[in-house]
Amino acid sequence: MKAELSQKQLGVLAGIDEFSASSRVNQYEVGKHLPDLTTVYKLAEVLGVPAAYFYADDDQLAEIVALFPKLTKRTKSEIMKVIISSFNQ
Amino acid sequence: MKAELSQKQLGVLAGIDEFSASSRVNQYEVGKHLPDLTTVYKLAEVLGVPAAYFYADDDQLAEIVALFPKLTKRTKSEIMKVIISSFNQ
DNA sequence: ATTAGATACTAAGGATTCCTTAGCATTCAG
DNA sequence: CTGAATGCTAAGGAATCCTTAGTATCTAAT
Repeated sequence: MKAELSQKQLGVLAGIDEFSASSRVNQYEVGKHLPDLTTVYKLAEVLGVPAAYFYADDDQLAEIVALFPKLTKRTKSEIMKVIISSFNQ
Repeated sequence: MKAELSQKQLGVLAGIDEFSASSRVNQYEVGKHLPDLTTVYKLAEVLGVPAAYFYADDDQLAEIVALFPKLTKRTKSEIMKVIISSFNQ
């Protein structure tokens, strides 16, 4: 079971033309260029994380953001409850 | 107590030259242009939210991200615990 | 060992987007 | 009424990205 994705494959899945996908995704990964917003959202969708994940520098926040889509409504509500009650102390 | 911030003031606080701050921030607010990454992080800092907040489309996620910097370590840990245990069910 | 294909990566310039400047309209305090 | 502040926009120069072409490395199959 191979779960790896080449740079080109990732780009193509995100809707980038197959002839520039490899180059562009590589330029993003090595930090040469930044993707436009539309591409950011598509890459996030392919990778199964919210786009916000790419901008979450704090490790703990990044983890929460990454896992968020996999949480049930119940768990999300529970998190909100934890936050709210922490302010009411 | 006036807590409002003009577009120009916001830009200047984010380090934009005073002569272009008004125009640039307005262009960002009306969606004409997008700020570069550096400016995104500076604007986030001025507004007191993580940069990820700007990319959190889901309302509940956006709220969690926005409040995150105001949480205590204890509350952050509690959130992680809620998430982890939801996966162990 | 050699080949063919996939992969990671890069330079360069055309294409695109942003930033700066100049300016207009409106509001509001003095 | 006036001057300053604010929100907003057009246009072009400035900056960044996207596309193309290409190199180098690795691996699997011959």
